[in-house]
Amino acid sequence: MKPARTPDQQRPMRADARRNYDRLVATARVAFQEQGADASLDDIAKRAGVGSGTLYRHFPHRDALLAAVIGDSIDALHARSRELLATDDPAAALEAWMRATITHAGTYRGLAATLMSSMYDEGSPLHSSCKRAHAAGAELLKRAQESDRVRPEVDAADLFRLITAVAWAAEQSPESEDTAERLLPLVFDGLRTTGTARQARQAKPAPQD
Amino acid sequence: MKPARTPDQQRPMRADARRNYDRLVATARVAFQEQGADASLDDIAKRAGVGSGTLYRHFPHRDALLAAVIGDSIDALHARSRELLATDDPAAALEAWMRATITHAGTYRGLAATLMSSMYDEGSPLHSSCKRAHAAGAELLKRAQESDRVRPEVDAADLFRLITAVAWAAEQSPESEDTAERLLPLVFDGLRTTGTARQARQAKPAPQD
DNA sequence: ACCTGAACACCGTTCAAGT
DNA sequence: ACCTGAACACCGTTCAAGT
Repeated sequence: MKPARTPDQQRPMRADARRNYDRLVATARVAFQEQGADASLDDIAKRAGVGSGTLYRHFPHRDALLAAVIGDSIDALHARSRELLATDDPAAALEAWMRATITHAGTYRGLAATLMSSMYDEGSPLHSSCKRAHAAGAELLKRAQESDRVRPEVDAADLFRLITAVAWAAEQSPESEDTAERLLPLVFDGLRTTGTARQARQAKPAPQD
Repeated sequence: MKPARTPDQQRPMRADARRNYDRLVATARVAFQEQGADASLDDIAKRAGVGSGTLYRHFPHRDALLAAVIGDSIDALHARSRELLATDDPAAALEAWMRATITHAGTYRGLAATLMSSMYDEGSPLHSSCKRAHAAGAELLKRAQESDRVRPEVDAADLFRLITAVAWAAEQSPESEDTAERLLPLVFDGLRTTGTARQARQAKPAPQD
C-alpha cells in the first residue's frame, strides 16, 4: 500500500492515529470506486475497523475524506496542465487539458457534482483544488484566445462548467462508456472561433500574430 | 387551485382519496420549488396533512410524484416541439427547442439529474416523458441535419445528454442565473456544421436546396 | 377501499466514557 | 491525545390496525 498523504501542517501523529488515518483513506478509495462518491461513511468506518467518531475526527466532512483520496490525482492533473502550457498548439493544448480534466472528474460516480459545488463553496477542502484547476484552465484558455483559436467571450468559469457538465453527463450514461469522448469534440468546437469569423478577423489591416 | 391530473386509466376515486391525491401533488409542487426534487417525502406527507402510507399508496416512488407534478409542463413542452417542427428555419427551431427543454429541466433543483436517470430506467414513470422529449428532439435534429445545418454524426441520445448537462450545470451555478443562456449558444455552435465544411458540401455538383 | 402512524433499516453526526 | 460506540435526528418504506 502506498503511503497516504499526511494532512497539512501537522506534527507527527500518534502511531494508532496514523494507522487509522491511512486505513480510512485506503478503505474510502475502494468504497468510492465501488459505490460512488456518496458511499456510506458509516460503512467506510466499519470496513476500516474504526469507530465512526474516528472518521469524523480525521475528516470532519465527506469532502475532507474525498480530498485526501483524490489529492495525488489532483496534483498529477496540475502537473499535466503545466506541461500543456509549454506545447506549441494552444487549441490542441486546451482540448487535451479538457479531456484530462473530464477523465479526472469521472473517477468516481458523483465526483463531478461534488467538484462543481466545491467550486462555489469556500469552506470545502476541495475548494482550493477546484480553484487550481480553474486557474490552469484559465491560462490555457487565454493562450488559445490570444492566438485567435477560441472565442473571446468565453470565460474560465463557463469553461469549468462545461467540462464538469460533460463529465457529469458521461457518468450518468452507464450504457455508453465513450460518451465523454463523443461530447468533448462537440463542446470544444463550440468554443472555437468559426472559420469565417476567424478569417474575417485575420483579414483586418493589423495582423495579430 | 387548478385541478391536478388524474392518474391514467382510473375509475373514479373515493372522495377522500381524490382530495388526498390533489393535496399531495399541490404540496409536493411547493416543496420541490422550495427544496428541490429531493425534498423529504415524509415532510410532504406531513405538510399535506396525510399519513406517509397514503403518499406511498398514491405514488409508490418519488418519480411517480414528480411525474404528477410536472405532467402538464411536459405536455406543454411537447406541444411546443410540434409547433417548432412547422417553422421555416430548421436550425433556429432546434435551438429554440433546446432552450425550452433546458428551461423545463431547470424547473426544480435536481430535476435534470432525475430526468437523465429516468431516460435509462424503463421502470420510472418519467421514462415515457423522457422518451417523448427524446423523440421530439430527434425529429428536429434530423430536419436540421437534412438541411445541412447540423453535423450528421450527432445523434439524438447525445443531444439529450448535452441539453440535460447544460440544465444541470445551470442549476449548480447559483450565483450566475443566466448560465444556461450563455452555455446554450456555445453548445449549439458545436453541433453546427462549420462554415467552411458547409460551403465545401454546398459547392458540390448536386446542390441540395 | 382507503387511511393512519408506529415500526424498521439506514444514514450523518455528536459526545460521554474509556485508554 | 485519541478511540469507541451508544445516542440522536432524519430519511424512505412497510404494514398491522383501524374506518
